[in-house]
Amino acid sequence: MEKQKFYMTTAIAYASGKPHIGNTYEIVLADAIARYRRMQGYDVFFQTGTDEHGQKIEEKAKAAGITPKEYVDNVAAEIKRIWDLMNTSYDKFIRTTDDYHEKQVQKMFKKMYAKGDIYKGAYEGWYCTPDESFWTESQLVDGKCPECGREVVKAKEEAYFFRMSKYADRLIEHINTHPEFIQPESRKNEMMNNFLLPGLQDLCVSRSSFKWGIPVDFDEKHVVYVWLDALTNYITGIGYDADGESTEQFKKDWPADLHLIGKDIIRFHTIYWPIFLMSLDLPLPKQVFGHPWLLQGDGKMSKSRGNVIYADDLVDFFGVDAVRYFVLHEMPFENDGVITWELLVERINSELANTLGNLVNRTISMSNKYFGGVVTRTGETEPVDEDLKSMILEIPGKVNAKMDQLRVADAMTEIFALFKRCNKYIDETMPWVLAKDESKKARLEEVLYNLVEGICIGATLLEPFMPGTTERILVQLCAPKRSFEELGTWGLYPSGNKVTEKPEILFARLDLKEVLDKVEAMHAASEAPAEDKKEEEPGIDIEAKPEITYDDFAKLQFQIGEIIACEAVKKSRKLLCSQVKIGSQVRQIVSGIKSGYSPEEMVGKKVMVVTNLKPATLAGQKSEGMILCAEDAEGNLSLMVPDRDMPAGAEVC
RNA sequence: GGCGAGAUAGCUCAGCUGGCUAGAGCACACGGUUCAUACCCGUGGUGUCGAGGGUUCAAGUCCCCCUCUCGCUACCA
Repeated sequence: MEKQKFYMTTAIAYASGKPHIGNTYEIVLADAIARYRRMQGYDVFFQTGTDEHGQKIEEKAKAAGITPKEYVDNVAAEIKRIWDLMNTSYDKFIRTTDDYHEKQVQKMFKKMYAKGDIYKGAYEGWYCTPDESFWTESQLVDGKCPECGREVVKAKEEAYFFRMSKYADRLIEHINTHPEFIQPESRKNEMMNNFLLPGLQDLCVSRSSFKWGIPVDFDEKHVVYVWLDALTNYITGIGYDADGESTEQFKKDWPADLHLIGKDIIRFHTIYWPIFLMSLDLPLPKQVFGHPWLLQGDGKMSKSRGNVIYADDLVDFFGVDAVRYFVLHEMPFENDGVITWELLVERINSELANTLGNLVNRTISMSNKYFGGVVTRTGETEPVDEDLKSMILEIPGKVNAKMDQLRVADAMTEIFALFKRCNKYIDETMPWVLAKDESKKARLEEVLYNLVEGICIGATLLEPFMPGTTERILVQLCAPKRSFEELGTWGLYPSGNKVTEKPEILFARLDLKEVLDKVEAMHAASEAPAEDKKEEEPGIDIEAKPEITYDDFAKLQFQIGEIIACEAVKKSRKLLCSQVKIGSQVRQIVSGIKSGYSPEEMVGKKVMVVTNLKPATLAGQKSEGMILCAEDAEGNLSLMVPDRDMPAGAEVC
């Protein structure tokens, strides 16, 4: 019988820096699914890779004094190293700088252009540098980036746009008739209500403000912009050809069965990507699953705070499979999960060391102690055996049902229930009592046989999730590997086999305090050099605005304002409403700085204010001026305050 | 502000189309056991099921309203 194909992908990782544990979660989750499908007998093709173009990378490379290609070569190698460290079984690692990919992206761009789906826009646009986003005049919100609210610069450049609206109705129809397409389902409403139903905006698909990208081959000033470049990896990686010369693999594997992505990019995968495919006359992927994120428990992860958890550190501390276990089992299906050192230690101790490790250990120890390691099936059964067997033989079906819904954590819970049942069986049969009675020898042998058999089935089921552990258990039991079909049969462990003499500790119990001390030491070690680096802080380059004359500048009026009262604007997440004393008058100014300042700490501050800006109304509040504030790439804010004390109203010039 | 989701044991959460004394895991306590990594097995919750109304013989489970949390989106002179 022909194997059924299963093509799945992860998102490709942006090659701007080292991935942390949150990024790593995705590849491990995908790997568990891929391995599981393979075990079920699917012909799986599992693709992952890196997204390597864009202005951010161009800038980082420049700062590092190397070419963008050298830069992404380094990062891609690092990402691949971590994916390999996590023991992930991807079949293909695509890079958007691969030549076949670049060639196809150019062809697709041309094809879409010829079809009229891509057109050249000849109007002035606005560019938000930190977001690398391009906006049309109508998308701007009071002249600022609608994504992040930061300043945009006028980019008086021509750009290519994709006519999204042309396919919107077809997409709405598809989403409505394919409830499984967007998972989890709650995301479907968000896409519909926020983007599709209000009317889809055309998407800018080229850039001319930077060079590091795939050139539009019929218009060299432009490079193809990120989404058309990145998303298409899913088809170029398996051999798509825009001229109709696609490979056999492409014909077999497309459409993809599953795109596994983070919930933050659901929009691009469920709106833009399907529409690109429609434009290319290709079928749509069967399912897009937007997984939640793994967050750190003690606040926001950030590199500058030195508290980012990296996969390789975790692996150093706990081993690959313990880390895989944690991220796979502790993640809720829809909500973000939390990772802390404490949780990790607790889970490892209770499930891996106590339940599983100890079970394997005590079973092997008893086999050696009582029978020199030889495991024999004697047929000396008792009713309790039947209970054990039937429970265990039901597990594969239960795991299957969970995996079909991508409920990976729940599937693992089922497997661990099997191991718990085995521990209970030991208490029920009390081998140490049987051992004291020579006439119960055959019974004791049967009990140990059943345990070994049960563990083998559990270990086999565990393989997609913790492949290394499966291997270690089977080696210790000297058991042959089993196929998925064989899991329905009890008694395949070869009677008379001999298990290892000295059981190896699968997962050592950890002492929380020791682990935390080690973490502390690690942070201390990495923080020290970080201090040195601060002296040569790279600084931030932003898009240069056009030169202005002194007369232009002179039109602006800056003054010192004293904040005499401040409160959060109701029903707004980012706005603070301040009463600002400027000279003899008091003005009300609304600013989007709630993320950086509380109303209480604002009061009493003297800040720099633009005082001759035309008043506007924000979230229902009148605002007469603008409080100036610096912002870094991470969105941290700092008010501009006078270096020496100045009276409210003093002019800044 | 718009749309959506949620509020259940100390913690993380299950509880589908309403039906008997509201569940699981972890943590905690006690008991049992000793093959084992001080492990395993068993037992233990009077929880105002966010507040208040309503429908019903019967409501975490349906309706209304309120409060709070979260997601997406908008708001950042």
